[in-house]
Amino acid sequence: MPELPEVEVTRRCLTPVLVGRTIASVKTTAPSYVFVTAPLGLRKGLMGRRVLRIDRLGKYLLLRLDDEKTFVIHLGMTGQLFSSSVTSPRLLSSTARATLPPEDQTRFEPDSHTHVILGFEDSGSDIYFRDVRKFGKLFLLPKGGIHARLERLGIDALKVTGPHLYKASRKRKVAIKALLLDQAVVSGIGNIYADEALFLAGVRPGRGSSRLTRAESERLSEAVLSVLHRSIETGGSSISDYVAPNGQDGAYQDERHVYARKGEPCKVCGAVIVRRVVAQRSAHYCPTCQS
DNA sequence: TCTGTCTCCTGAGAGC
DNA sequence: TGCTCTCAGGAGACAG
Repeated sequence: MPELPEVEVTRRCLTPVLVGRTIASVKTTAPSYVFVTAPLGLRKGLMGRRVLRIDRLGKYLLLRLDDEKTFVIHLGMTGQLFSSSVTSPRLLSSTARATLPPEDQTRFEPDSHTHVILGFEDSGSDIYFRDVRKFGKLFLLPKGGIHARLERLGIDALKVTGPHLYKASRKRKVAIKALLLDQAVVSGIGNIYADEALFLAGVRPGRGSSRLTRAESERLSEAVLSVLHRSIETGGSSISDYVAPNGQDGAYQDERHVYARKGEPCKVCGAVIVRRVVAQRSAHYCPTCQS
């Protein structure tokens, strides 16, 4: 599930292979949940455009085009953005992964989940957007336009501070984890990094936001920065479907302390990691290290 | 205004 | 073996 680190890694990988190229063809699937801008409008808007640069806003990728429009991509839960030349078992079903030998897990062929295929004037590799569960979002921003989805985003998670978290938590009655997941407060944090940051800060996910002290807010902001930077360094987390545009898996999943480790021993104290539901999301924590 | 719930979607895995 | 059910989760819509 792509969160800020995975989106940032995707941005860094895509920049050298996409910037400066002119889109010569756009293929899409039929209208569906992923197309905020209808497929026809997307095809018309992208055709013939050159990509000037790629920015990131929270979990959104922003492809800046030469006509001053912006192609906005959100990877949702299972979104994958990659070059047509890559090979990765993560682009296959689990059955194919389990049954096919590695040498037969050859180059990916677009399937029904491949919602956009960008071809280029230079005849180099195509770029695919694939999303099995269709929780991703694709839309085109007109010149100077601001979409409500982007406008409501809070401070980027890589810029979060203790005072910001402390101030935001004063007027809220929700659990601290729900606050971290609220993109209007901090943009870019999802379930994995919320759990990991709360572990490093020693705060339980279900704790009421308003009970966070200044010192804990400071520790939490430092923990958020620490886990996000470390995840970017290691290429993100490839727990389920995430794969970088170059076909590489991330490695941060090997460094997790709590997320999806229910029943396993805490790496610090040995206590059993607990799972409970907070804000309708699974939350994992160590009952000894976090209070 | 804030909070909680429902909804969208589909593959994986558990249970029978 | 095959069917059914549950779960996973980002974020918008909606109700209270």
